Amino acid sequence: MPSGPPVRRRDGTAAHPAGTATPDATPPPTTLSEAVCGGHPTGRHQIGPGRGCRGWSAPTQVLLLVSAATPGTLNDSAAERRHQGGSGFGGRRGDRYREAMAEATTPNADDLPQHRYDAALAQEIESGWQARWEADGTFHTPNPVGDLSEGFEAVADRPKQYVLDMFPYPSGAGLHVGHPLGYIGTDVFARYLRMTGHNVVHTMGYDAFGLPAEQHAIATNTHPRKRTEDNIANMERQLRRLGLGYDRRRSVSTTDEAFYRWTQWIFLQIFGSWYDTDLGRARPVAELEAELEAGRIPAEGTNPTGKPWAELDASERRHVVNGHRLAYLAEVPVNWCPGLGTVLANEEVTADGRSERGNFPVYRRPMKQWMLRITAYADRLLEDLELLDWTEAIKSQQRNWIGRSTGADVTFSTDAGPLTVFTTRPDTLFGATYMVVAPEHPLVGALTTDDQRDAVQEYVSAAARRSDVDRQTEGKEKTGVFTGSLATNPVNGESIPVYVADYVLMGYGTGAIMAVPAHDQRDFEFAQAFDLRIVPVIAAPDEHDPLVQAWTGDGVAINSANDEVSLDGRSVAEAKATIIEWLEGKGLGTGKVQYKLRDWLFSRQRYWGEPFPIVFGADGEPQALPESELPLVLPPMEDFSPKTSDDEDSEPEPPLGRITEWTTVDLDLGDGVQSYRRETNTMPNWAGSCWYELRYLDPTNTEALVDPENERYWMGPQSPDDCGGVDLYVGGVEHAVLHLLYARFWHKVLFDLGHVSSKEPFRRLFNQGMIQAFAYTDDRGFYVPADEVVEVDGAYLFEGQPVTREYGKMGKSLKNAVAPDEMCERYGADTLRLYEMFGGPLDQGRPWDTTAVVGMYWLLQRVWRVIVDEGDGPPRVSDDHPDDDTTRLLHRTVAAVRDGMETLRFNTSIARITELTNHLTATYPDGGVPQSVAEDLVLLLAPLAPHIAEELWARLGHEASLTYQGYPTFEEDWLVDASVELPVSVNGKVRSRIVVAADADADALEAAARADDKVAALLDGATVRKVIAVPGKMVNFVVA
RNA sequence: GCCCGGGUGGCGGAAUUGGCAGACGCGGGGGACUCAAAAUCCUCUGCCCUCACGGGCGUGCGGGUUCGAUUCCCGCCCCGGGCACCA
Repeated sequence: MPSGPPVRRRDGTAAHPAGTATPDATPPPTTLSEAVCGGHPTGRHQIGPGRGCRGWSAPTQVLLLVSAATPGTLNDSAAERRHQGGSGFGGRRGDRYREAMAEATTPNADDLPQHRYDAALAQEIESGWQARWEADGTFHTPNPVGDLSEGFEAVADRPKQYVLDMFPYPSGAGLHVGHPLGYIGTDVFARYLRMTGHNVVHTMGYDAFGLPAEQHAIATNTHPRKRTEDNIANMERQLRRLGLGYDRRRSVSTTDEAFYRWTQWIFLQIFGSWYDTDLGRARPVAELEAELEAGRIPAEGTNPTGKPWAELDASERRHVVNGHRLAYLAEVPVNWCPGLGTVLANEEVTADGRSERGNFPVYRRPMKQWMLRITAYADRLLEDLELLDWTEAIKSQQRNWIGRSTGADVTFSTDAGPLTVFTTRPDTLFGATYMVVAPEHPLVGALTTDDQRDAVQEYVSAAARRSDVDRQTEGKEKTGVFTGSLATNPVNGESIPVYVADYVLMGYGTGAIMAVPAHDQRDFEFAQAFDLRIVPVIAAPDEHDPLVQAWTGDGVAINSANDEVSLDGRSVAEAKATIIEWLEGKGLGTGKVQYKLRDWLFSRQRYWGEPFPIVFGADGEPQALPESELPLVLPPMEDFSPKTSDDEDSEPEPPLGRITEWTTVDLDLGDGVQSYRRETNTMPNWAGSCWYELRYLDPTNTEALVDPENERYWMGPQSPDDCGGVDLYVGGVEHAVLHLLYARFWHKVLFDLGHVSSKEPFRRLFNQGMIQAFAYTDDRGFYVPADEVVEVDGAYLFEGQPVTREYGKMGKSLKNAVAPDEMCERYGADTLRLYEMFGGPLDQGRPWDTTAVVGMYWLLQRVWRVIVDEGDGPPRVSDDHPDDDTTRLLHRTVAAVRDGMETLRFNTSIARITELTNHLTATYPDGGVPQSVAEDLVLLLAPLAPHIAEELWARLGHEASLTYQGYPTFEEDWLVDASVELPVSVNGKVRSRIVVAADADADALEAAARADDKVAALLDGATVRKVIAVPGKMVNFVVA
C-alpha cells in the first residue's frame, strides 16, 4: 500500500505520515499481520479478554488526518475553526438550527475542548480520510483478468460479492437527502462485507442520456454533453462527501463514447439474432440463413412474395431474414407523443394515456418504428422470476405486465370466412351466444352486410377518431353495432350474431372474442344492453342471481354436451382440458398461451441518445454497420431540438435527419461501395441501463463488453440451480416493469449468444423506501420554505402566519428539500449516514426530521469521548481487562450488530451499538475503557460511520485503514447468562418475576415460581389445573 | 373491481416469529453540576383509575385456536402502491 497523505498533529507542529511514530512513542505495528490482529481475511478479529494482539496506546500518538487537497486548513487552530460559525451549535440539547445559526460565534471559544467531536472536526476528519482512501486506492478491487487484475492473487481465495445501486440520472437539481438512502445502505453493506473477508466490487455510474438533459440544454442553449458533465461533476462531489467507498476506476456514464460503443454493439447482436422457438433461445441469423437455405420454411408473415427461398433475390432474402430478427422495423400502432416530438414505449405511457415524462397526451398511431422482440422471451422472463430473490411485490408487477393467460384459439365459421378467437374459458364454449370483433379487425368489412354497412362504418370511424384517452374516460358503458353476419358455434352448430364493439381490443389475442354473457361480466353487460341471450353453462351457487351479474367462479359444467363430447358434471379445469382435446381432434382450435406483453418500441425521435448502428440500402432494408464502424458517434449539432407540436396528426422528425452530410454514407457492405442512408432515430434512454452492470466489471476492455472470465467471476452461477447475477441490487420500486424488465431481456439475449454466463442480471433485488418530508402551504395554497416554518404549541407558523402541514415527496416543488451538503456542514457525513440508516429498515419509506438528526450526532460524540480525551486529544483507554458484564454485553452486541448488517436492518445494529456505548460511558465515566473493547466498538461502527471510525482506529495506534480489518466476532458462551429473570404468570397474566439458573429445568422453574411470595399468595386456596414451565422462557399457572 | 404491501406510544421504529409489548432514538417533564449559561450526566415518559401500595386496559376492528397471540386461522375496516374492458 502506498503511504498516505501528510499527517498533522493537532497543534500543527510536526507532520508525520500516518502511523509513523513520534520520537517518544512506542512504535506502531509495522507489518500487516501485526496490524490486523490475526490476519484478514480468513483470520477473525477476536474480542474479549486474553486475545493476543494488544493495541498500542501512547499519549503523544495524536494523529489527525487533514486533507492534502486543502492545505489552507492545515494551520487552522481549533479556536479559529470555532469562529467560522459552523461549530458549537450541534451539541446543545433542544437547539434549533436557526437559533444556532443566529449565534454563529460561541462566546469565548478558547474555553472549549480542543478535541471535541464537533461539526468542524468531523468535516476535517472526513475530508482527510476521503483524500487518503482515494490516494491509497482503498476501494480498488481487482479483477481475475485484464487491466484491473493487479493484486488479484492476494484475494483470489475470498468469496466475491457484487453490490450494486441503480445508477442515477445526473439531474441538475443536485441531490437531496432522500437520494443517497440506498447508496448509504449499499456502502454500509459493502464495507461490512469487506470486513468479513469478501472481495467486493462496488462502484457508481451515471445514466445520462435522456430527455431532461436535452430539454435543459435546449432551454439554456448549451450542448447536452456539457450540461450532463457538469451535473455529473456536481453529483460526484456530493456523493464523495458522504464517504461512499467506490472503486472509481470502474465508474461509467452511458454517454461515454467508450460505453455506448458497446450499447451499439449489443444492439447489433440483437439485430443479428432470431428466436428459435424450438430450442427456446436466440441464435445468430447466419444460422437461420443456413437453415432457410436447407429448406426451413420462413416464419409466418416474413415472406410476402410466397416464393421458395431458392427463388428469392438478395433483397427479398434480406426482407425475409429481417422479419425474423430480434430487432426489427415494423409498421405498428405506436404511442405518438407530439408534445415531446417522439414515440414512446408502452411502459412510458401512464394509465390515463399521457407521457410519463412531461404529462403530454399520447396518441396511438400506426408508424414504422424499431421494435425489440421481447415477447419471444415472455415465458422465460416469467418463469425465471422464480429463480430470483426479489420481493413478491416486484415479481407480481412483472407477472402482471407480462400477463400470461392460458386458454385456446377457437375458430368459428362465418360467411366472411373463419373467425378465430382467443378465450381463457373454452369450457364455456356451449354458452357462447354472440361474437365481437374489434373495430380495427381486418374482417370487419367482409362481415358487414349491406343493410348494416352505414351503422358499422360510422361506429368504426368514430372509434378510430377517439384516442385511447377518450375511450377510457368514457367509462365502461358497452357500445357496439351488429355486423349483420352470423357465425356458427363449432360445438353445437348454433348460429350466433357477430357484433363490432370497442370493448374488444385489436392488440390482444386475435382481436375477436366469443361472448359468454353468463360467465363474463363484460359480455354480460353487453348482452344486457343489446338484449342478447344468456345461457348458463356452469352451475352457480343458489345465492347467485344470474340476472344481476355473470358467474365467473368455479362450478360444474351444465348444458354442455353434443353428440361427441360432454362436459356436463366436470369441473372448470377438467372441462377445459376435455374441450381443448376435442377441438384439436376436430381441427377447430388449439390450446394457446397468450401474453399481454408487447414488443418493445425502441426508437425515439430525439438527439440525446445512442445512434443506431444501422444503414438502409437502395432496397430500403435495414443493414448492420460493421463493428469496425463503432462507436457511431453522435454528430455535433447546432439545433438539436425535436419538432414538437400539439397536433395529433403531425409527423415525427428525428433531429439527426437534419444533418444531411451525416445521414448518407458510402460503405462497402459486401456489394461494393454504395451509398447508404443512416438510421436517424436514436435509442431510448433505457438502452444504457440494460447492461451497465456488466461494464462496471471491465470498464476499460476494448475487445469485449466484458471479459467472459470477469463476468463469470463476479456474476456467474454459484451453484447448479443458481441463475447468477449481481449479489445485491438496491434501487427504487419505480423501475419494477421498465428498467428491470428491459435489463433482464437484454441479459437473456446475451446469455443465449454466449456472451455472459449468468441467466439473470440481478440475483437479489432490494427496494429501498423513499424519504418523505413535511411541506407547508400558506392560506393561498402556495408552498412556503419548510426550513423556515416553526412549530409553536402544536401550530405551524411561517413568518408569523399559520400554515398547513402536508407530507410528501422531498423536492423543489414542495420547497421541502434538504441537501446532504447542509447536513454534512452541520453535523458531518457520519452523522448523516447514521441518521439515514437509523430511521428504519432500508425497504421502508420514512419521514425526514431534521431535528432528530442530532441524536446520532450525540451518539458519535459519546463514542468519541469513550476513546479520546477532549481536552488534550490522546486516547483515554486502558490496558485493563473488561469485566464480565462488559464482555457479555460486547459479545451480545457483536452478535446483534452482525445480524442487523446481514439482514440490511442497520437500524437495529445502530441501536445495539448505542447500548454498548451508553454502557461504556456509564461504567467508565472517567475514562479507562479497555482498549480491546474500544477497538471492537470502533470496528462495529466502521461500516456505518467510516470516517470517525478510521480516525479513532488511527488514534488507537493502528497504521492501516480498518477497511479490511476483520469484523468483530462473538462467542456463543458469552451470549448466555448464568442466571435469568423469567416471568411467572397466572392464567396468562404476568404476576411476578423469578431469577433462576439459565439451565433450570421445568421442575426447578415451577418450584422457584411457587416459592415466590406474590405467586404463592395468588395460588393460595386456588386449584392449580395445569402448570406450563418452559425452560428459559416463562412459567404459567392455570388455576380454577 | 383485481393483485401486491402495510396498520404497534406524541413521532421514527424494536420484539431471536407463539412466551416479560414498546429496545434504540427524537420530542416532552423533572433534577444534578454552575453566580449564570454552555457542555455533560442522572431520572421519568403507552393510556386510565389511585396520595400511594396497587389495579385495569392496551399492537386497526370483531371472532377463533391456545395455558399463553403483535405473531397462527376466519371475517371486516383503514392506509400506501400497482394493474385496470387483456376475453
